[in-house]
Amino acid sequence: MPAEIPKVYSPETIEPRWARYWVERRLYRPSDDFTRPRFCLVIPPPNITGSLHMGHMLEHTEIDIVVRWHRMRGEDVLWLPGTDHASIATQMIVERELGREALPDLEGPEAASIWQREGRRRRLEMGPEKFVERCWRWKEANGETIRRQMERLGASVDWTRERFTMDAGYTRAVQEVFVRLYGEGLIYRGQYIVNWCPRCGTAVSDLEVVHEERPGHLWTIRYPFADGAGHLSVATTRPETMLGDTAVAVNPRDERYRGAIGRHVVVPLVQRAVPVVADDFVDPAFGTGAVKVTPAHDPNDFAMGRRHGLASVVVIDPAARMTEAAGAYRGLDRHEAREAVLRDLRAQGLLEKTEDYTLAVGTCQRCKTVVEPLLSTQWFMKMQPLAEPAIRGVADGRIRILPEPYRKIYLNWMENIHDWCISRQLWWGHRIPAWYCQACGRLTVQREAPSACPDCQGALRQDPDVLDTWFSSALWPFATLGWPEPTADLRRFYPNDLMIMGFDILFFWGARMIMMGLKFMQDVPFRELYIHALVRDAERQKMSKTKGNVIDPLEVTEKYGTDAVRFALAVSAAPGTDIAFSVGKIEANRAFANKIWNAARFIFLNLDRVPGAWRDQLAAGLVFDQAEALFTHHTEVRDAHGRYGECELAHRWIFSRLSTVTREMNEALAAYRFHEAAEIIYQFFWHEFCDWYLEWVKPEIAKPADQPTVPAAWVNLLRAFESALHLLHPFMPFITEELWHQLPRHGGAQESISLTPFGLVSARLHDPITEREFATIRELVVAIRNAKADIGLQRHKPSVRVASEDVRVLELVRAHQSTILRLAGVEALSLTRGRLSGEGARITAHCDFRILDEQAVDHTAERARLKREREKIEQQLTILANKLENQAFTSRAPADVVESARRRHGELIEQLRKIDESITRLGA
RNA sequence: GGGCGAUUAACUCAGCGGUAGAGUGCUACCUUCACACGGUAGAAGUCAGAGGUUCGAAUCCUCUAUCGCCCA
Repeated sequence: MPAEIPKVYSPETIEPRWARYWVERRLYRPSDDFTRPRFCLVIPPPNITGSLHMGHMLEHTEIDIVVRWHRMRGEDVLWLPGTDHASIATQMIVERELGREALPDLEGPEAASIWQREGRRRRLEMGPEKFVERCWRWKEANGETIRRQMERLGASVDWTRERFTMDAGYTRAVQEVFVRLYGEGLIYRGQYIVNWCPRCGTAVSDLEVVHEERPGHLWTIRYPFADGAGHLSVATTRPETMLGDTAVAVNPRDERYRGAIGRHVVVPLVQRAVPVVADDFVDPAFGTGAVKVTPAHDPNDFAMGRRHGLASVVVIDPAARMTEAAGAYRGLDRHEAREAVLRDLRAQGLLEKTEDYTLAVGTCQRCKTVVEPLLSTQWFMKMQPLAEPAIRGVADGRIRILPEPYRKIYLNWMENIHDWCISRQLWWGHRIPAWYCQACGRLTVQREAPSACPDCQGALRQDPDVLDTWFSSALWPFATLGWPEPTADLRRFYPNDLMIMGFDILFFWGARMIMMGLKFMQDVPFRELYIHALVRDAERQKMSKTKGNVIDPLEVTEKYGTDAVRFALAVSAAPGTDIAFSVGKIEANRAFANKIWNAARFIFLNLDRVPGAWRDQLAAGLVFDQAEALFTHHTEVRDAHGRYGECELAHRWIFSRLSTVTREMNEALAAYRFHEAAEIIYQFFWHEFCDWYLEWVKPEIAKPADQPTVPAAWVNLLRAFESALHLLHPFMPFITEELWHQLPRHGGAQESISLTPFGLVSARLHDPITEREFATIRELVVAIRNAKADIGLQRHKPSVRVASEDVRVLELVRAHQSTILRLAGVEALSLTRGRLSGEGARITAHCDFRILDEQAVDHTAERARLKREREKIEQQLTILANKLENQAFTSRAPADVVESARRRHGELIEQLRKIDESITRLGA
């Protein structure tokens, strides 16, 4: 068996096995015991459009850490998985697929957009029914991919409760919400300016428009007065919309135009006489101070049009082509129309000025096309009445948004909210439950499709549009639990305890979930909302396929192991800071996994050599099924004779440290300081457990088995190791599961480490005296190694004289003599009461020592070394002395701070004295 | 235009009133029987700049510079 443990950890042989095991055994289904404390969290449902990227992996890693941690603390945990139908994105992808099928041989950079166009044509050809069927097929295939990926990443979700935003029950919830909100007047239909994406062929919400600064022009155009006396110059960035102008506006306080108000000007090219109106909205400093007003193609102009009762002339159609109303320009694309308009204005001498101008254009988040503000009839949701409770919920702390800065951002957005356009001119999604009578035009909104018009029995036609995907996502925390049915799950798991999501969807989703939760469940959807970081590349650039800097989670997971990637993410995940991620970081953490593996390898190799009887005894003491099995007293780590083992100090120390580490990790995780928790266990495992504890107790472990009962050292070692595995488990579930199963144990134990307690070591084992004693020895060992390296004796084993005025220190050193010899690489120790000074004498906080190897001492080098050290000490001493001489400091600073400064000062004086003595001895 | 944040070792970042930290990288030595994905030791920082508060500032405040992000 020992020979079978490979020297290098190979995650690929281990991880897929446990991933399957966890799913097949349904380990992460909460129990039906309502009395147990529960912890519930729903997944931010990934889109069915793609596969999981690094951002998902970070999100799932953070959630899984929290969830495993809670589970190991004895709570009944539900992490509910699922996916989102992503209406617009899925429709585009399926269209592209259709195009690809039609034109399979296409290649090159243009291919995608040609496929898109062709796919769209084919969609219109096949009709909604068949197209939606195709989308379902896509969902089945891709949902499965996402599921497999999550399984591979070790996400401890309850697959039996998996949901999809378009499954039957969920769709019912969506209809219910729509009908109720409509009934309350919170959903309305009307004609307003919306953001229209000509390429996607649908309205989109304000949030889906990305503002971009682009270089453009500001054109000044002359509008002649209708009475023939002169002209008004107006500035615009969009001359083509002038064809739809129905007014020119100026600021009422603008002296320059006072006389113009109420007169009429003629819109060039279309020769329409329009009034000059006065409106506060106009900024006198912009352009000429006079602006054209196009109510049908600009949101601000639309508002102005309402204020002044202006007509709306639609000159651009949904395909971004000029309409009949554009006269001679009809049929032109909006960009072509601009050129034509400018050309004609120039020809007529009406183009006064062309300036370079940077303008903010709205682009479609999905396809980057410039969005067209378009007058259109759509469905909207009234937001203010819903936002108010959602603001209160966060302001009064019923929901905590973390890290803190995001709370402010949320409140700021909520306070400036505007109505939400919820209808989309798409086919894939939740059909709006509204019917129009083809005879009398009556609108019916209800849950079930009506058979005929309630008024006139006329034939009905359902609204062809679907709802914005985020409308349904907003219901996720309760619709996934069975709402509107009063299910047991809903009673038990709402409100959720936590939501973890990225900042990019805080408004899209987080804010709306809070509004809907409060509206329909009369309670917040979750108690805490933690916003995680963005995963960037090593140069802090956003990862994107076009830049080619993406790290594919599946690829690195296969290559380095899930645990390594998870740990690399966790240790980088400081709240509020984006992560500069790199393969290098993953490699570093693969090394950590390998370190854990090899620590285990050492233990198991030696364990294999002990008598079977010992192993049985160990197994009996190593089953921790219940929280009561915690180590609470040092007596538990003694052997049958009440001894701790020869390395008592090390054993006591490691348990003391474990108790502290457990506490610190709990504190860090409670505050979502993943990086800190990861850092703590990393430092502990590598630099305390491996570097010091294992090294210290090695001889005890390797000792021949000459007694019938297992020595305490073995019990301690395995308990300490197992405790460390438990603490590591939420971060590295795979390797810990594997090693935990290899520990000696009797049958009937738990199925998985993930179902055992997180901390096995009680806080009562914290032992400051032991830690101080251990530190004294460790300092001496390090100082001796240091001195050896300093004088080039790394490869030798010199003798060392140790001196102290403190008998207890000498006793401590004597008691651990053999350990010091071994760890410091020393032949022999001699102990003296008192102090050492002169040539080669060195100082630690608690004792002096000297390497007894006369030939090795190079006097010149030694003098140089001493002088360097003297300088360092003197520097510190000066700072400290100044401080202590300062009356203000000694009187105002806290007593313990002053005290420690005094102590430190004394130590430094003493060290300086010794160094000076040594230098004197060496001669000038 | 409004708001928010960042600037700490060569790189990536922690720390956020009391003696400057980690990982990676770098240097030297070491294949010692868990691990070279390793061990031991080392070098490396006017904590962006200028003021201020304080006994004491990387940490709190103000301004400046540079770089981000969000909203309009």
